[in-house]
This record gives sequence, structure tokens and C-alpha cells, in this order.
Amino acid sequence: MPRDPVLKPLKRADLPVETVALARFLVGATIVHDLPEGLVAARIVETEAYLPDDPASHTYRGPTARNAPMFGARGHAYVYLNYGMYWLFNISSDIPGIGAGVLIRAAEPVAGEAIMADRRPGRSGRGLLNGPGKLAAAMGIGPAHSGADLCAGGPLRLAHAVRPAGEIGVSTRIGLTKAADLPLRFFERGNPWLSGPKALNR
DNA sequence: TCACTGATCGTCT
DNA sequence: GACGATCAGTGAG
Repeated sequence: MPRDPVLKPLKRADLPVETVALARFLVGATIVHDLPEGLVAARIVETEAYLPDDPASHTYRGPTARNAPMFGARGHAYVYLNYGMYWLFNISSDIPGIGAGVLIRAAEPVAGEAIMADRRPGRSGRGLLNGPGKLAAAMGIGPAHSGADLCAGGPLRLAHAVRPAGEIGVSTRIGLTKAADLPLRFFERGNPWLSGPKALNR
């Protein structure tokens, strides 16, 4: 992990508008969060796209109070509680009025690894960020961030890749009961911080 | 490494 | 009132 990572902010204009393009683009990009204990940063290694006409997407049945951020301009956070226990972090995509976004599933530490480990008692190393619920917990991302603009220089924001992404692999999404066969999961091939079964990471 | 299971609760039907 | 974009623990191969 670089000792002095350069975390250059991503502007909205840097983000592809289309959801699949954004999901691919975000592999390699950096999530930065200023926490009371210090700054944490992680390099995204795995994403999933959720499309407007996608039965698996929360936006499939139209806008609600909860999913409103997904209908906003690209680059906003949509955070929601899953299975009554875990917060999942998404980034909205497409133009305002279209409900779509990208789930951030896994990342590797870039800065503040000790801080992230402290937020996941009893866990460390590769078990720290290899899953959407774990990632949000370790990075201190919660309901207060839903709707936040990640391109506005706030505490939670996006930054350029500290290291270019390697070859991008594609697979079906994980954990779905609807539209489970669509190839909308994107990941950096060979990266040790990925979630999911080995067979999906080729 | 994989398959299976219980935990737990906000959101929408 | 049912349903999850999950995780950790357990047990088998």
C-alpha cells in the first residue's frame, strides 16, 4: 500500500453516464472518507450494475423515499439496510430521472487500514472489505450518507485510481433471486480482495 | 472451498 | 405480513 497515496478528486464530468460503463470505470477508482479517527481510503475492485428496467433493482417499481438518490444525477450515494443488519453502498448513475446505480461490492485498503480494522472487531486482512456489508462497516458508511454528493468535496467522496485497473472480468451478480443470470458484475481479475465464490472470479 | 442456516428489521405489498 | 443486492459459524469433501 502506497505510503503517500495521491487522492485526486473525481469530478462528475469524469464519470461515464451509462450504468455499465460506470460500473467498469469504478473498478480501480478510490473511495475516500474522512472519519473522526482519521482518513480512510480504498481501491474498488468489484462492482455490480443495477439497471432501470432490471427486476433486481430497487428502482424497478419506480421512485420511493428510500431509493430517491438512485434517480438523482450520477455520483450520489444510495445507502440502504439489507437483511435488517448490513448497510450497502451504491453510487447513482445515468441522467436525473432515471433510476440506476452501481453497488460497490469489494475494495482493497489504500489508507487508514488500522482504522478500518478497528471498525470490524475481530476481523482484519482480507476479510476487511471483501463484501458490500463489510466494506460499508469498515469505512464508516451508513444511512446518514444516503443522498450525499460524492463529487462535491464532502467527507465521503470519490477519487481517481491510485493504480490503474488490470484486466476486468465479468460474471453474474451475487445473491440475487431475480434477474440472476445477467452478466452485470465487474471485477479486477486475480485481485485477492474479491468477494464471492472462486468460480465467479475468473 | 463450498453448501447450508440462523440472525434481524426497514420497506413495500 | 413477507421479503431480501449479507455475514459468520458450522460441517462435509
